[in-house]
Amino acid sequence: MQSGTAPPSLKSLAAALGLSTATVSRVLSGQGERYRISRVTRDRILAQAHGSGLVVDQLARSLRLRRTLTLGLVIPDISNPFFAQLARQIERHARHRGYAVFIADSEEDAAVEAQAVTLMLSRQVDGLILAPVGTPGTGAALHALRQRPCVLVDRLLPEHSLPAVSSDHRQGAVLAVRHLVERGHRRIACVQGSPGTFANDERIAGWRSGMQAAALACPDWLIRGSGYSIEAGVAAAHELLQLPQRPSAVLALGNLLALGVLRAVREAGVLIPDELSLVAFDDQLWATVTSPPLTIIEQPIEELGRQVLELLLERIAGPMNDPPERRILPARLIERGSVRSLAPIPPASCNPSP
Amino acid sequence: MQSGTAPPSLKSLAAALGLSTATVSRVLSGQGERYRISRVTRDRILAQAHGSGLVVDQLARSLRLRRTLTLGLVIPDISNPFFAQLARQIERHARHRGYAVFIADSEEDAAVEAQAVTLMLSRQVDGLILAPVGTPGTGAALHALRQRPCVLVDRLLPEHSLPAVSSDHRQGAVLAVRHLVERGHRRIACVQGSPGTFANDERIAGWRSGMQAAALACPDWLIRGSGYSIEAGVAAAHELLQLPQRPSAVLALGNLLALGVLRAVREAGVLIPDELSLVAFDDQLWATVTSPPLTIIEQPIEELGRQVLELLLERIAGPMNDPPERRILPARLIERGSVRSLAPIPPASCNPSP
DNA sequence: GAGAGTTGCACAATCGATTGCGCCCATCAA
DNA sequence: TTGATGGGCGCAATCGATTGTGCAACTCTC
Repeated sequence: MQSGTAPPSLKSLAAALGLSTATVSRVLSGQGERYRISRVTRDRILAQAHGSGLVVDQLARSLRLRRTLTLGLVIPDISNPFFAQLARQIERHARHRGYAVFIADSEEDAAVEAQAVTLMLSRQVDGLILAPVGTPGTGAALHALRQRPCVLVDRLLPEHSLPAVSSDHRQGAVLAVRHLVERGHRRIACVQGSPGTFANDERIAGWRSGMQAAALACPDWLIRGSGYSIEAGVAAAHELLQLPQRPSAVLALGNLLALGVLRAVREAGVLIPDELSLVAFDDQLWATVTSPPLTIIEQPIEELGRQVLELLLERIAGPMNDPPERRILPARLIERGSVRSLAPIPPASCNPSP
Repeated sequence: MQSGTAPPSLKSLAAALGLSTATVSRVLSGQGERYRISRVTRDRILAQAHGSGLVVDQLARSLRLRRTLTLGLVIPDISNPFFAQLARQIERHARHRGYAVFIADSEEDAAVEAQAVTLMLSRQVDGLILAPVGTPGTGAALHALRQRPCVLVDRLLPEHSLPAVSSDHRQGAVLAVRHLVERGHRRIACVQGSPGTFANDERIAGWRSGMQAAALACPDWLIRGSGYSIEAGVAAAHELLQLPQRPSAVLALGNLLALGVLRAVREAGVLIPDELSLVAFDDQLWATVTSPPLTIIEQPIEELGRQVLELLLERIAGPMNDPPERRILPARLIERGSVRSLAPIPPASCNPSP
């Protein structure tokens, strides 16, 4: 409190008390008992520490301990609600465990991603959570791979064997297609994000799988779009609307794509769900106030965040040579108003919990 | 490259080259010329550094230099699109300047905020950007204030004289009210966020000011709501809809509140804009796909992010005793479809650029 | 009252990079 | 040969905290 101009440090506190930094350090780190520091001394130190508002320099501490209590999180787009919510969960859990989190936005650019990872590694983060840029074969993860614990989230990299957590993109798409098929839809189109991306390709695979399970054809011309942006969604939807054999339903593989589809549909004067049904990935706050409210595939974001952090901390604590664990969490269909029934609904269950 | 198990460090590189760490350090930090290191040696060092993928330990560097090239950002809710976009801008600009950014979510809780700030200060961030929790009189900023450069964004703290950047909340509200008044609305209600919060109160003040400029009464019962959540928006809107003298227009002071209003209105079977007009703060991607598309007050998020970072870096570079600068950026009204004209529009301009 | 055991704390090396100071060697003039 | 000059680089202290080791002083015990 009265330290005045001197920055409060462990050293200054020791001097003020006529003790050595060693003793102060041991008491402040809770090792007082182990080192048999007398209760009197302990109390004096703790009192002075609280009184002076001492905050020990984690920099020096980290240097010595080779442990920073700091994590890195690199995601492709913070302003994408899915990643924003994910980041929120991860940061929250990390904070509760005493970790601070560097967050960086890779802008879906491999070079930026590599730069961000390097920036974090140079600051000696204890571990890294990566939602890698879509384009495969990027080298960013390679550095992280060998140097620090690293866990992937949402998007896996097939070429690297890293621990990862994601939702079951494929099953989510299957769910959506089944829902549509059960309501009589036969020509179901896809508005995709970035082809080559794990999540996207898995969802496409799920779509195919769902279509084939219903003995429906799934020609490539039913798949449109490239990139997770509203504009891309608009363009893809316009293409689909102009097909001679217009699909009766669209599956949008991302929330921004869904917005694009909605915009295109409005521009074309097409009514949802009367003339076109829509199911979209990712639940969003606004999905209940569009007209109509959107039927969506919801990813368990909170659980994703919790588990990816847990997995990372395990890797940090334990030996690195464990086989990389992959956790796939189930997605869920939430029915609202954007799907029209073209036929009586068969008795099959439409949303089994796996 | 061949360092094998030894972590690549400045020291190991020096050993491999038969040089001292001093020389290597000077070359790698670009001081080779100043210290007259021969070109041959310089090239050897740089070649080896690139070859081995050396990343110098910023921890040790920061300890010595008393400078971490690290910033802290604390916002009330990362998943709120406004803050997510703001964080994105700030992080992007910081990265371009070589800074890494800790981001924390204070959950609109003063205790969490204080914890997050302490976590960052202990890690010796060079500076802090704070969108402080609404409740006034919290002490979090007090610590930061005296210890490190700190700049506020979006929400100012009247009781502390800290540099700050925000949009002109008051003028934004005036803009909205004027727009509504010009279209014949006389009873214009407010769905507010957290009373006592700077942004909220400024917007309320703007609403009053706009109403009074049009010689309209602004009784307190036209102001509803507490808290920036969808649920709060729903509740406030329901209250307004049940008033004996129902307002003809609502001004929602936040994007989540707007969603709440939309939901409540839908539940009540009220049509926008036919039976109720709506203007909301913050532009959002989904604001164009609601029915109807929302007329909104847009804050210059990109510019906010750019300027707050710039201001912080100025404080870091320069002396701290400059008078705290405040930059207020103009807001803008974007007309879409959620306002009904009750009267012929007078010739007055409705969206002057200040 | 001397040796054994215990209590309570300090010394100093260490983490990895930075930097003021100064040493060594080569060259050149006298 | 000697002294002066300057180029090229190393020594060692430093940033602030951690921790193995060791050393006083104090308490027991016979």
